[in-house]
Amino acid sequence: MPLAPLFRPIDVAPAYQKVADAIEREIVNGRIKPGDPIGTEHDLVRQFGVNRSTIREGIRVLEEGGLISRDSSRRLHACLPRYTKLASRLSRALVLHEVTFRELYEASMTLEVASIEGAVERATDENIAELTDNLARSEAVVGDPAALAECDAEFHVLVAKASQNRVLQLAREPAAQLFYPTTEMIVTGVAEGGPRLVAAHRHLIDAIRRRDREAGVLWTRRHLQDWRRGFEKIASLDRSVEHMYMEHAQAARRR
Amino acid sequence: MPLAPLFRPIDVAPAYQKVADAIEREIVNGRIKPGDPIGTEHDLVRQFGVNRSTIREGIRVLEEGGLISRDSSRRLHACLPRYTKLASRLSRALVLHEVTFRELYEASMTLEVASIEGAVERATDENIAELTDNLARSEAVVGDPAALAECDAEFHVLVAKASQNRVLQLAREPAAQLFYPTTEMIVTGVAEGGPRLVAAHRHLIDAIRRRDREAGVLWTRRHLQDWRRGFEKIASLDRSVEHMYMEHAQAARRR
DNA sequence: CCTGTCCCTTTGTCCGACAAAGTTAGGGGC
DNA sequence: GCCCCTAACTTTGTCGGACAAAGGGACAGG
Repeated sequence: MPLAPLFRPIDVAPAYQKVADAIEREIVNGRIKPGDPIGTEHDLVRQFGVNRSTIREGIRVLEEGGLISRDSSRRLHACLPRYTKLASRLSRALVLHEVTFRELYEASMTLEVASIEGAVERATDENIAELTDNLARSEAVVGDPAALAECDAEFHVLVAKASQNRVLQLAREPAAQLFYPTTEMIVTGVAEGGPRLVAAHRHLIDAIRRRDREAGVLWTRRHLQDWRRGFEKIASLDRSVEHMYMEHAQAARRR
Repeated sequence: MPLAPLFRPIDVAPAYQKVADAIEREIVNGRIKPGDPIGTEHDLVRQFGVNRSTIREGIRVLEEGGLISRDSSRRLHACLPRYTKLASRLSRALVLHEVTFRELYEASMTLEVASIEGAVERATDENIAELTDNLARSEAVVGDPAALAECDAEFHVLVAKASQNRVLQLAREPAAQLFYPTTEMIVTGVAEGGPRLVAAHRHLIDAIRRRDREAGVLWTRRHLQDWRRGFEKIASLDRSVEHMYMEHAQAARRR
């Protein structure tokens, strides 16, 4: 028979962790608002009564977590965690877990269809203007796989943004980041890939403008199926996401 | 006319960042596999030729990113980033961006429906056994809102796991973490909430077992609509996610 | 075989220091 | 009076060394 729990586990955390937690609490509680200065390391040394090295370790934790950052003059301030930075970490996790392209494809089918549905319903004129601008730029670089892949990635970010649903925006991001490098490979390897991609985007913008949900869903499906067919010409869907994509994500994160 | 690019931009990053990047590269390249030891801080001091304080700052970065961790004896080793830890970061970001429950609801509707579709198609006997076990435990605590909310969260994690799609599993996690605390509030505030929740789970397991996609989707929708109706009895869907949920996520992260 | 002890390693923390880069204040030129 | 330039001052990034506490391992004794 197990003993009755007489003692709670005591909280034994290193000082740098406690520093990080204390600052994090103030930020998530809203007492420190995004943009507010945190103070210099020396200030924190005085406030917490620990050594500067300890403070600095705590700062690294918060920095990596995206809760604080340093401005141009390297002063600390609280900030709103950027989705893309966090998403790139998730992408990295997906790579390390060796997810397959089939999983990626299936999940993206769901997420992108949901995005377009939201966009069709709620896109603003400004959203549509951004998408139209993106389309124009895509048409200009239809012969340049790398640039076109970048435009494609941006297009789908803009569609998600137009859905006005930030949860969805965030949920699709990790998968989208893994998608992006393959798009370049596909457009390079499949001659008709570029024009088909741009045509799909044109239909999608049209669907959003006309608030035509059916058309939006249809063209999103086609767009993704095109990607899949292109992909199958150069690799197998059941292959795991290679480390090469990691490099992409890393480079993007540092930009 | 711009000059021909004679020089590459030089990489000016703090040493601790370079240390972190170097180790990260080795891990994502697979030269260091999950579980492999990284070596002691002193080893790294020797290898990188920088001060231990610098090494330690780099280690904090990697630790926070989930790429390395310390075992029971505090020795460093590479590890597979845990979805839930990263997802809690995203949840926190969503809170700080003040997303509304409407966004949460809409995104979850998409993600949970996709999960059940995958589960209906591909759940293994083991998945079903886990779900059945969860159901039994839920029935035992139907009168305890906190315990029931925890079971509910686990149930949906198990459904996502049964979908055999890790991308989906990860995509739904941030939203699900924000869902969880509200479930407790709803079950507390709405008398018939608990039994309805358990009944829905029973139907979902049944649908998975019979490979009945329609039923699975139907009951997932009902389940979420129940949540929504319950939620509207205690708050407005357009309210932003409050900081209170943050505390939940924080506590969960530290567990 | 279990246990207590000693020793070595490793981590967490601290102190003090210095160069480089950014900031601020004051002085000189117009 | 206003603007530019330079000289302090501040802050960050890094370094060297130091020490207590906790873990792990070897080893003797029950």
